[in-house]
Amino acid sequence: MLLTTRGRYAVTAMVDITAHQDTGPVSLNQIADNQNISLSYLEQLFAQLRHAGLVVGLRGPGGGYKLAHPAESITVAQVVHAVNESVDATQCGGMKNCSGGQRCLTHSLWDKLSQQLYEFLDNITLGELVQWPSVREVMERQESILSNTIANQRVALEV
Amino acid sequence: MLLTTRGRYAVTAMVDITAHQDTGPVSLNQIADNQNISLSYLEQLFAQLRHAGLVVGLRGPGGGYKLAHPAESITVAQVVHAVNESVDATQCGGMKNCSGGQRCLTHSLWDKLSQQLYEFLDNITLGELVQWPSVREVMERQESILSNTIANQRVALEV
DNA sequence: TATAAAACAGACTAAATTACTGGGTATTAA
DNA sequence: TTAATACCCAGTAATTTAGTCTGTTTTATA
Repeated sequence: MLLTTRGRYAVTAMVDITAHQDTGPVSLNQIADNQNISLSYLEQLFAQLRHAGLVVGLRGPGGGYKLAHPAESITVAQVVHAVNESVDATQCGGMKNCSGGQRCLTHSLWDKLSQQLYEFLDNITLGELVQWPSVREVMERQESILSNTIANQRVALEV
Repeated sequence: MLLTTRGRYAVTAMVDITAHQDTGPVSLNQIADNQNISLSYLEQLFAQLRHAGLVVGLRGPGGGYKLAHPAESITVAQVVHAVNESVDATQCGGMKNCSGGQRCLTHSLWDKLSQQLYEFLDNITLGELVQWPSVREVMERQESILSNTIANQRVALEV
């Protein structure tokens, strides 16, 4: 309940936008294709990302989403937080009754863990993430698949 | 899917045992009372902890569980791992297909996160945990509730 | 030796959450 | 005018988690 597909999809989609926004807004259709995520599901996630002020939607043909702020100022923690209520590992979400109205025996452990996790994720921005060699590598692979698909479509049309 | 009630219950129960094992094995009934956890559910968790070689069960009256190794050599990561398949944050569990047979765009991020998490939890032993002031505080509260309950039962018997 | 306290076992159920689908409306570039 | 896109909401399917129930085995002790 700490980190699920939901948060992963959101971050992956945001990285996709970050990497491609220099050629205009990125449509959810593109992301759905690139990352193998259901379009409708993406729409739900982006409703939350938009409400959190992380992206701006542009309607109409050629529309899509772009980042609301520079990629260097959006952290992974913000993205996860926007779609996932929290990155909290405690049972009680900070204040409530872990155990009979009081903090449970290990409350402070989970609290400290949550803090560690948050610090880690809040210390990585989308701008940094797209520079990671391991991320760039996957991006390039996806782009080559994309161009192959387009090439195949051309061939199909020509034949 | 990273850390749920399951793992929290297990660690809490193990801390309870660590704190009270000097007076002999600790029964699941005691833990269920102290920590407000269902007995049957605890039994399931302890089957896993036992299979992982972290605890030893002693049957019969006066029986219960005790740690299989010194509290200083059992880490929180081991406990969580025993009841929760893993502390893995990646979608694919390390090797599989995040995205169409290949690693997804953010695989390395989740991989790194999992590593951080594991290191944190593997660096805290049960022995250390029971020394944390915040943990001792909760333990003392629980013990005073317990002795009150016993005192009340005595009064009830005397009347 | 009978009893009761405990571990040990496994199948089943309930509740919650996650992931996903479908059917729409609104906006806007071309 | 059309088509591509965002935007919205209600519902469902799948999965996982949490918990219950019904036993059996073992063993200390009265």
